[in-house]
Amino acid sequence: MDSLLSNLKIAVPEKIYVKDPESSALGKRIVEHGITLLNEVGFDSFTFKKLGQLIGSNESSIYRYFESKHKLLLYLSSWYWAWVEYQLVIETHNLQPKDKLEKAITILTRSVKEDSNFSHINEVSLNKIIINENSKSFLTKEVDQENKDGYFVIYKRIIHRLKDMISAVSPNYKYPSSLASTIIDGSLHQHFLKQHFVSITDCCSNITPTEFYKDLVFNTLTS
Amino acid sequence: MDSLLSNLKIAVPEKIYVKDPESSALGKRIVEHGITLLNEVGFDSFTFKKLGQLIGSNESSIYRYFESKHKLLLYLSSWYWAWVEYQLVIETHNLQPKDKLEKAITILTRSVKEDSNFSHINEVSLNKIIINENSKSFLTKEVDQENKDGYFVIYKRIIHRLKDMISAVSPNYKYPSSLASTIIDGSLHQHFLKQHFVSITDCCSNITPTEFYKDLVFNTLTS
DNA sequence: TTTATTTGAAAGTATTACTATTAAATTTGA
DNA sequence: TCAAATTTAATAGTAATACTTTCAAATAAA
Repeated sequence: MDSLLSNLKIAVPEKIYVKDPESSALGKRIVEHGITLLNEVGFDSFTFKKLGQLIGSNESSIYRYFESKHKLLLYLSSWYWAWVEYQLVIETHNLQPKDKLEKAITILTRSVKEDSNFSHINEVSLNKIIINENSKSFLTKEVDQENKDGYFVIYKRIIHRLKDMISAVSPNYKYPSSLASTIIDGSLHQHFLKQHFVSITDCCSNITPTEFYKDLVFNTLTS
Repeated sequence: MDSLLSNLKIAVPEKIYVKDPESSALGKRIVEHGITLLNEVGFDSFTFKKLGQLIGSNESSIYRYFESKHKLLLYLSSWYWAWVEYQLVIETHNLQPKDKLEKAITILTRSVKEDSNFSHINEVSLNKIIINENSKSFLTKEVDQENKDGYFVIYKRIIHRLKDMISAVSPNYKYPSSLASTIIDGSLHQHFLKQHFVSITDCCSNITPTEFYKDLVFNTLTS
C-alpha cells in the first residue's frame, strides 16, 4: 500500500490554506513540525510563534500558508480523513457486503501504529491529534459557513461510504447515517477514554474499540 | 419535579471554583449571564471582560469566583450532569430493569425543551452549551490532573449508573461501559449533527436521538 | 541576468488573560 | 447601631497572543 501511496497526493480542499503547504519545502516543514508541536503542547497552547521557533522560521512566514491555527487543524483533519478514505476504498474493494462492512469498521476504528513513510506526515502522531483535537475543528460558531465552504467534505464523504455499506448489509435498517457517524466519532471518543478515563470504557489492552463496534453493529443489524 | 428541586441545591465539586457562585447575588449573576454569553458567542470568543460588561460588573470581580473561563465551563458541565443525574435517579426509581433502562436512555438523550425555573440557571440554554462545548472541557492537556482533582466525578457517575442498568438487563453483555459512554457522548454529537450536518445523521424533526439509541441498545442487548 | 517570488527580521496593534492596589459599598455581629 | 470585616468596583499594569505591515535579503524563474 505504501508504494501505491507514494505516487499519490492527498487532496485537501483548497480554501483551507492561503498557500498550498505541499508547494514548498517551508510549507512541508510547517505541516510536519506543526504535527509534532500540536502533539506536544495541545491545540490550546499551540502558537505560530512557537512553531516558528521550532522550525527556525518566522511567525509571519507561517501566516503566508495558514490564516490561523484553526485553519491548520482543518487542514490536518482533512488530510487525515482523506488518508483514511484512501485506505477504506482500497482495502474494502471487491469484498462482499458483510466482509466489506466488517473491514470498514476495522479501518475506521483502529489506532494507527506505524508511520507509512510515504510523506513528511507522521500518521501515528496525526492520529493522536485527531483523537484529542478533531471535534474542536467543528465545534465552533463558524461551522455552518465553513461547512458551506467545503471544509468538511472528506469527513462527510467517509461517513456516507460507511452508511452505504451498512445499508448494503441491512437495507431495512432505519438509522444507517446515525450509526455511521456514531462509529466514527464514537471510536475516537473510546480511544480517548481508554487513555484518560478507564473507568467509563471497556476498551483496554485486550479489548479494542474495533471489537466493541463490530459487536455493536452486527448485533444491531442482524436482529 | 420542580417543587422537589426547589429545595435542593445542585452540588458541584468544590475545587472547581475559587468562591462558590451560589453564595452571593453576584456569583449567581455570573453563572446566569455566563450561560447567556456562552450561548451567544461560543466558548472561544467568550471573555470575562465581555461578561463583566454584560452584568455591569468588573472583570476582576469575576476572577474572584472562577480562575478562568475553562473553570467556568467545568462548573457548568458539572452542574448540568448533576441536574441530569437527579432526573435519572428520580424518574427511573422503582422501575423494572428493562423499563428502567429505556427511561434512562430517554432522559440522557432527549433535548431540554423547557426551563425548570427552580433556579437562576436556564437549562435549555445550558443544554445547548453542553452540546456545543462539553467535549472542550476534557479535551485538554490537563485532563489527567483535573480528573484526579475530581472535576469529572459526576459525569463519570452518570455513565456508571447507565452501565449498571445495561448490565441489569443483559448480565452477559461484554461492553456495558463503552455502550454507556457511547450513548451519552454520542447523543450530544447527534444533536449537534442534526443542527449543522444533516447529511450524516438520520436525526431530524421526526426522528430523535432517543429513538436511534433505544433501537441500538435493545437490538444489541436482545440478540 | 533581470525580474519575480519567497522568506526573514523587526516593529506595531489590538485583544486576551490575567494580577495588584485601593477606595467605596455592603454585610455582619457584638 | 456602630465598628469591623468582607465584598465589590475602578483603575492600572503585565506578559502573551494573534495577528498585520513593511522592507530587505535570498532564491528561483524567465
